Amino acid sequence: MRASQFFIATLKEAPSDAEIVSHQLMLRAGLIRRLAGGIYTWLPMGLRVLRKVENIVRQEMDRAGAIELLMPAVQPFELWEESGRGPKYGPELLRFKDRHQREFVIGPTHEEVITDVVRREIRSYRQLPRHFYQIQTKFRDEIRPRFGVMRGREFLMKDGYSFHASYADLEREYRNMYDSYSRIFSRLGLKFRAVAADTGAIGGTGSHEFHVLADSGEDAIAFCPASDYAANVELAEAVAPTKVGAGETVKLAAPMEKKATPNKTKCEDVAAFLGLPLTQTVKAIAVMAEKEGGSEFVLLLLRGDHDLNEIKAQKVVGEFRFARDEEIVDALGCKAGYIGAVGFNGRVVADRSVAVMSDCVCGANEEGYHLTGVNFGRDLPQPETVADIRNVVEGDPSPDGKGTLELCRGIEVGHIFQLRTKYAEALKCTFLDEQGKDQVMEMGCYGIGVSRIVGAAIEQGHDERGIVFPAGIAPFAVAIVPMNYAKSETVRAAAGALHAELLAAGIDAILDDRDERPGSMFADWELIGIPHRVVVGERGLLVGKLEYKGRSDTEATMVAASEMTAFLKQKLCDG
RNA sequence: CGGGGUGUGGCGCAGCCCGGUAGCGCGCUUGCUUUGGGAGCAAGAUGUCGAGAGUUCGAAUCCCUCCACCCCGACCA
Repeated sequence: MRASQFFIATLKEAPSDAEIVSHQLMLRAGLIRRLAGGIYTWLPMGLRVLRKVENIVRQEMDRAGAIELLMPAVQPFELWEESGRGPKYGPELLRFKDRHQREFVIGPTHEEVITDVVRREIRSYRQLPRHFYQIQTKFRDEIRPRFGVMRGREFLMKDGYSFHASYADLEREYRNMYDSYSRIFSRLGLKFRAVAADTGAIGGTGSHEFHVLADSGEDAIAFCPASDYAANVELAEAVAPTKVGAGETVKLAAPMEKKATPNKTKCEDVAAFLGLPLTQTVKAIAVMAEKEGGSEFVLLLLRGDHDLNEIKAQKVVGEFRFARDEEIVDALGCKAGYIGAVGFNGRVVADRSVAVMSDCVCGANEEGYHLTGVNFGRDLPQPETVADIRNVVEGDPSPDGKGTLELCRGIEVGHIFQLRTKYAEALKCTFLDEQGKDQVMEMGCYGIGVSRIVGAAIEQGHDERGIVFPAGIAPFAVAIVPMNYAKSETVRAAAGALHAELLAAGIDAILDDRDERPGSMFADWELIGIPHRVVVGERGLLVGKLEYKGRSDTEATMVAASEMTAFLKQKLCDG
């Protein structure tokens, strides 16, 4: 490829609406352009990257025994009614009507469609197991698309679905996918981690997420350095404290007292104001839980230094939303910031760590006042429900009993589920077993966010000059940068010869024949993140040499022109 | 959807408080020079100031409505 025939659309300054590095760099390097919120055009340079990711994913899926097919993006809504997922998916599902007033959706995922295919095509245990996958554009009408391609509404995804005659066989395939995914992310050159995950809206039982480790990641991961335990914080269990007070709160059974705490609404402020440790405060979070025929006001109690885990809480109290100010005043006679469970006679759910506290500090249900020396069983009844409803924090004991947890951040790029019979049952996807008996198929599903990987790779690989792509997914492997291309015939000839030689050797090289100034050519290729650069200049050619520099190298090295192809081949193998 | 913010040539911004000829840098076009780290000189082109309504002799600037986008929260690959 010659630069003059390609399309290079680099920008000196990043558009101001891009927040995180990967988004800014993708815009600046001319990989993508925004069309509408969360919807992007992949410019030729970006498309090359996307295709390289896609091909690695495809190769490994094929190698793992999955079979590629392509399903429609547009799906009849009836299928979603049949699976029962239509209402649950909600407004994220983009729905529309065709000219005959028939309802359709643009597929956010394809469990329904694939199950429909399989239920029509597969009848016998002899045809199982089967694993189908596709690499296709999805649409999810995200509430808040952001971070460019990392959370777009339209995005490219690899989604695979496996069908089995038995759970044991599903487990086998699940492990197979776990290994394949690990291989894929290794080949992509990413630092990643597989973590146990919540199953979310897709449903099912076993589930692992694959996260690219990056500080800008939207997910928090808890892991134990002393064991192989790793889980999404959404799921990671905060184990019940074994000792009363967990070594931090001392049992004093002090009398309950009301203290004026003007304008101190946050636990941090109250603790500092009263000169007490934050771990002695209890925060009360008011929620409205869905109940038949209306909603119920519920107080969730957490230790002051802990955060609510809404997913865990949802499993205890059911679907809920945060209570509005007027609802709080209605139930407790006081506005948020000074509320507490003392004197409240509705439903109270306490976190496990709260249940073992004594002499707590909590809101007095009176504006400007908090209570100290509050004790369960004396000042208020023991909480009706004690459960794990908080996020784990650094230093919590690992749920596997081997050491303590640490936290890091990640970008979810893959997710594997054991769906079991959830969809197969709803859509009556059955087969005849060896006894000729009708059985519901066991199902697994496996997703990879192909377009998101591009963003994640850049989050992980960049410096002050631009993108540092892993060798496997860079748009070009080598950039040939000639000096004074327009005027120097020797340079032109040498650069052309090297270009031809590299192409013949199967190396994806681009020749920068734009006759730009050297500085802007260097800047462009560094911004775009090409791993290898060869400068062809008259000075070097006089002694038969070319200059090589890797994207992360600090110094360039001179290589004999005749050796350059072999030299690069070696570099590409190492990379 | 709740809270916060921003919309001015392709990109980055100033101008807005205090109404009076729409500006700067980069980029773009042409010419000459230059050619190993985003060149220099000269000459140019490019704007419904997000949209609509209003106040006013006069609106980018003040008022109202709407739209788009960004950030923080609940969703997910």
